[in-house]
Amino acid sequence: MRVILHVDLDAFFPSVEVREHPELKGKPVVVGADPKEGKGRGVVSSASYEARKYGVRSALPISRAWKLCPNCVYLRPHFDLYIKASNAIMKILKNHADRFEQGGIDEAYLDISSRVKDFDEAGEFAEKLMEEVLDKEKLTCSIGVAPNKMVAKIASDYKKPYGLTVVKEEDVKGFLFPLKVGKIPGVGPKTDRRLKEMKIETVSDLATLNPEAMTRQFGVWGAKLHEYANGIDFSEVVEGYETKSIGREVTFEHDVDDEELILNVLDELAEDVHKEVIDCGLQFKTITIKVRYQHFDTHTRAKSLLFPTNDLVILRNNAKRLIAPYLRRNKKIRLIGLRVSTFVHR
DNA sequence: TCTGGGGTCCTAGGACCC
DNA sequence: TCTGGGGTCCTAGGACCC
Repeated sequence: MRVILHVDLDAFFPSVEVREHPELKGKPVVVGADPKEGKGRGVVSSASYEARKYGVRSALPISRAWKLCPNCVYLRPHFDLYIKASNAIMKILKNHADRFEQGGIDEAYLDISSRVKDFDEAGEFAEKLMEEVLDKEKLTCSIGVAPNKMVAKIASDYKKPYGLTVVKEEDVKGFLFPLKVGKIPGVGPKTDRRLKEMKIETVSDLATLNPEAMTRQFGVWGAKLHEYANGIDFSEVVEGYETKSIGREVTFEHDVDDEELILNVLDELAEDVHKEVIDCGLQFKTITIKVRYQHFDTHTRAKSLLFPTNDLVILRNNAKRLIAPYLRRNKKIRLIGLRVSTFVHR
């Protein structure tokens, strides 16, 4: 039998900020874009639990956060700090797993099957892990323990912050069934709405449905979803990770139609992307540009080269060629982006 | 009402090849 | 006038995650 842990750091960005600036302890802290007295453009990256009491949460427009909580402490993200803290914690976690998979800056899966004899022991194991992280890095995390990754992930979110949720094999359905379908990883706002139209609200509604109905509506993904709802997930905790794409994008302070300005910013994006490509020792074959107009209609255009390269001039010139048809359309531009992919590792 | 920036994965049509 | 089947690559768009 497998025993999988999902470790999720609590309000990670604000928690690191509070750790570095103890005078913030107990205050509502919001990490994200500059609110500019309610006129800022951008969103909340992460809010402390104190800030969440005001309704401020991740992905909320920063202007709305400002209206909900003008007295919150608003901070710009310090990614260098978060990456450092994350690396230190991941190193601790990795030491306690047969297999370890990082699932983002603030979460990881651990396969600990060989290290415990049952789920009771796994619970104690997880508790010690939470204490070790708090002791060594002064940050709290929540852990879900389950027979697979999907259930472990849902479980880690079940009691937060500093919560531990153990779901034994025989309790999986009892745990999942009362939950809203939106709790299943991969079910976002769109799928949630479509499911609601089908009168599917809870995981049990989904689980007890005819799987063919799901396949008809959602294809392969529908069949997978039906399995998830029944607590089935055979995916493994995998260590290896290869970068698939590297990109940069910027949203302008104000929507723009100044061609020269746009091309200058595109050049800067190209330089940034190029630098990271070189740092990673990669060569790319595909170049993709992205344009978002003022009302949010978004387009991408891609070009695959005949040979892989890491040349800045080639990147810059292709980016320019790709974006050209989107300029001078009497539509102001909100965002431009540049991404490279199809890597050859050298 | 307003919607960041870093990504991954999937789908679907068309080109092309055998 | 009617035109298979399988595979791969390319491109564009969309959903989702942190």
